[in-house]
Amino acid sequence: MSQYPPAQGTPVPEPSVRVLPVVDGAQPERADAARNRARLLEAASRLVAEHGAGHVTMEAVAAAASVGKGTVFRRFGDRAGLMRALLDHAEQEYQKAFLFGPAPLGPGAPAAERLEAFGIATLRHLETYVDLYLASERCPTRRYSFPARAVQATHVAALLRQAGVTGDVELLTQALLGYLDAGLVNHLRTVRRLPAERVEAGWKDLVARVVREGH
Amino acid sequence: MSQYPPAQGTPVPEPSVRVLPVVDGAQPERADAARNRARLLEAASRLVAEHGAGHVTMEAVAAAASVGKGTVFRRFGDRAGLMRALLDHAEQEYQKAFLFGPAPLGPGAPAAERLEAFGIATLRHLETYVDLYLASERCPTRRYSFPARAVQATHVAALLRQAGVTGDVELLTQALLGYLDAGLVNHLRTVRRLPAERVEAGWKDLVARVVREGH
DNA sequence: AATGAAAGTGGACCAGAGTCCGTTTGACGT
DNA sequence: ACGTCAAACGGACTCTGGTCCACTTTCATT
Repeated sequence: MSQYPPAQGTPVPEPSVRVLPVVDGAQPERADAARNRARLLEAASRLVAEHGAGHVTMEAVAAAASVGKGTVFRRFGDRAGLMRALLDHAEQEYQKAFLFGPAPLGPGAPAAERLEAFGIATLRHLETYVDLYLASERCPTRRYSFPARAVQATHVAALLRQAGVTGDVELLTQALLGYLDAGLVNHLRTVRRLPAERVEAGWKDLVARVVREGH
Repeated sequence: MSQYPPAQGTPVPEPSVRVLPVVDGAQPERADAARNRARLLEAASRLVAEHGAGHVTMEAVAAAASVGKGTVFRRFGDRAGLMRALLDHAEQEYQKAFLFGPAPLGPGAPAAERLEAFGIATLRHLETYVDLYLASERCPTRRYSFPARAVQATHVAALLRQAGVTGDVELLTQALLGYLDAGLVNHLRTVRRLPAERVEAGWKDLVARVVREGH
């Protein structure tokens, strides 16, 4: 078994260059810090691939990286932070795709179509990374305040407005994103055994209903 | 401070007589077991009222009830189970209201109106019990498989069908329930500081869009 | 009332997340 | 090269959820 994100080229995400917000006015990391971050991400990624995100302990990651446990927490804050760091690279690709990629996902297509495509892309992205998302959501309430979620929300809200939707766009956005929640999708796919196509069709239907004209 | 569920009459929920499913073919509890369950619920309820659901440890509950820690887990399975038990009484009232209560929440009103009322009732119910719901959702994936959720889902699906909605009613149900998720509502109300009226209006809007005719 | 087995009990125990703090190290000015 | 010190380190420690199991209690039966 290899790295977790099944990508080949770049083995491990860097200190992160976010697609949208984040003004990192921080000075560069010290050499040992950078080295340990890399080691940790590599080790974590390998362990997650081997045992699944849910069965990897922080201690194990530290040991596999030949680093003290304290260092793991210093670098990533907490378990969820480490998991998010593992997602970072894939998430940036995903964000790039819907922000700047080719239509209909990226700019160029009518808003309603982009919205459809956005959901499908998200569902497929989740298909690969659900367990990582679930593991990165341990925090009960902060699930909704992450940068990644903010990017999604901004995007969906913009598309809704472009599509001429009137009403409380912000709340409609939350409703739509609710359907793309990792926990829900996981439940539908894993517990309820719904085929991916059906869940995707469900998204298209939902979007159609929300966007439909006659405000 | 008094009991957690701000009700007056019945101080503490009983072994539970579920409104909907659950075929409890179990024999009655032994006397000591029943006594300890009552003690535990009383203690838990008091501690939650004092410190908030998030700051109550299982050990503390056991101690406050003068009972061994093992007993707490034997009675309620885990932390989430205990929290659910605390919710039991209020949840049954809430279920009774939308299943059998007066219109427009209960039977009698047109389905679309009932659906609106259902959301409002749920949001108000959450208003009082969010922290308990959040605490009872620790389990990452099982959030969607609880009896209470199943009752809600069945109800919403039935109303959608009655309202003449065509399409994948099951998935639309999940989408609608997503808007009523404790975590989301908590975020909207607490972090984003949206007034309850706005969140309620958002529900009405969402329902209108989903139910709107011309399938 | 005695009895035996099923149900229940409680606290020692374990595992894993997260904190603390004394020690080490690397970047930088001299 | 060397001194300085903020940053980084690592592992012992704490805290809490959850398990285990030797012992006790209940209660149906006799």
